[in-house]
Amino acid sequence: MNRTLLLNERKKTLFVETKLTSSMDMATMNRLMECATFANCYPRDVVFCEGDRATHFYSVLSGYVRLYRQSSEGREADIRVCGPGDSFGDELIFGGDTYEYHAQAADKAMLARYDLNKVRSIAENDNGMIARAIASSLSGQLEETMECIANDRLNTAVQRVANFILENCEGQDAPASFRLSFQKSLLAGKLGLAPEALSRAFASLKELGVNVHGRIIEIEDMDALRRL
Amino acid sequence: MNRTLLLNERKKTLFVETKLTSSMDMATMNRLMECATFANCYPRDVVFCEGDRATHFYSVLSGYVRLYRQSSEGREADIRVCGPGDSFGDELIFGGDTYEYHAQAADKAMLARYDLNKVRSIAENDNGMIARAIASSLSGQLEETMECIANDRLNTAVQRVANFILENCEGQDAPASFRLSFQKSLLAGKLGLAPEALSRAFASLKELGVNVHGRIIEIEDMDALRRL
DNA sequence: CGCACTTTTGAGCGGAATCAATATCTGTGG
DNA sequence: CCACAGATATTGATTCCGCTCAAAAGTGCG
Repeated sequence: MNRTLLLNERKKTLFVETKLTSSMDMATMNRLMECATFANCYPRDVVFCEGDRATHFYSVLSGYVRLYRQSSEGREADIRVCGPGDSFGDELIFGGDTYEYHAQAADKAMLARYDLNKVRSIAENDNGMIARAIASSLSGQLEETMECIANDRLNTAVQRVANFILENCEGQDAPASFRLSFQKSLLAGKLGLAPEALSRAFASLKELGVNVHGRIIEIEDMDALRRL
Repeated sequence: MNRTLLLNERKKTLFVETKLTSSMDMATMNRLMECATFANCYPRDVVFCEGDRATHFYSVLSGYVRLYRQSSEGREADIRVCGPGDSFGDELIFGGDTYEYHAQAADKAMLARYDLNKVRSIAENDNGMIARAIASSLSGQLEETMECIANDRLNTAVQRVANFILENCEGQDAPASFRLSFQKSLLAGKLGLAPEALSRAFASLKELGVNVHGRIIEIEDMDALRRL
């Protein structure tokens, strides 16, 4: 994991497009940027571990990061998968000083890395601009996470995969198609499945007109998926 | 569900002890209280439904409220169980205008009921005091919810029940005991289990020295549970 | 072209849901 | 105080979903 303080244009653009900063005024965003450094991660790089003293929170500029927990026997379960624009660890700004999960790059990834203490201190005297942005970011994360629990508890593997496909085709008419932007094993983790179960789910969906070629997924009949 | 605008002393005390208000200065708390009315709920009263236009968020003063989703066939899955001091629906203050889940009293419950628009408008000119409180509340909820996903995905029914027991005995030495403050069916939902599965889990734990008499749970050997 | 990694397929197993029946608890009124 | 009804909890039998392990097939990169 190599770090640099240099801001080039591409980074700046990605930084601005982040969910955390997108609704911020310029002044606040600039102040926030003062707290940030950047990190390039390679697949499987560990960003931080559960139990570590928390020093930074992160925004994903490109690539993917998986947040996960480990059981006593070493089995891993993904809690959240963060893609471009997502932030993680920001729940620690207003409370908490150790990370509650592991974070690992699931791909080549570029991260903005915010110093928690610096952000805390500017958040004290900014009329609540940072607090509002964080509250808004956390709202989104909370909704997403609650959605995930409901999905886990209510739906089978096939239904979860169908839901995922539908989310990725929003606005498209049948026959639709899209390209997975990450590995299937990561998707499996995100959906709370073993890779084998994801594979079998895709196999079941073939009967309903879902064709998978590598990372390309084609859907003949979206309504068939909605009916599941 | 009957409402009243009258603030008596007990309500006021419970209101102040809420997670949302506990770290607030007096001025902010008073401003917030201006946005609140109170509601007494009877078991099974529906507070709001998924898809409803969101007009209020809530704090639980006493009793329990379950937040849940329904599948297309009508099966229900609990997302979160809120007890005294917890708030729900507060993720809607900074974004979102429809409830994303159902809320139902799981017991006789007293709720503080905050007008979303009023809170939004005072949150614009309070130097971020409200935003900080909400961010802090959402942080806690997010951590709890992530914990829940990890627990669901990593642990079996028996392990989840053991974890729950240990959480409720913190600080106690073996032999410990405590009283469930709500029905077992609610606990089952909270842990993502069918009531039958909870029952069987308790039965398995009997071998490890866990004795259940009605709502009283006695634990002979806490370490035996930790080892699971 | 070959090696490493990812994905798929197959077989077997185990955990929890479901359905159904019984037991226990709670509160109410006789 | 007891009897009874309705709700809650337990127990049993069965089914099904998804995990595990193992092996084969596919993919991509040097």
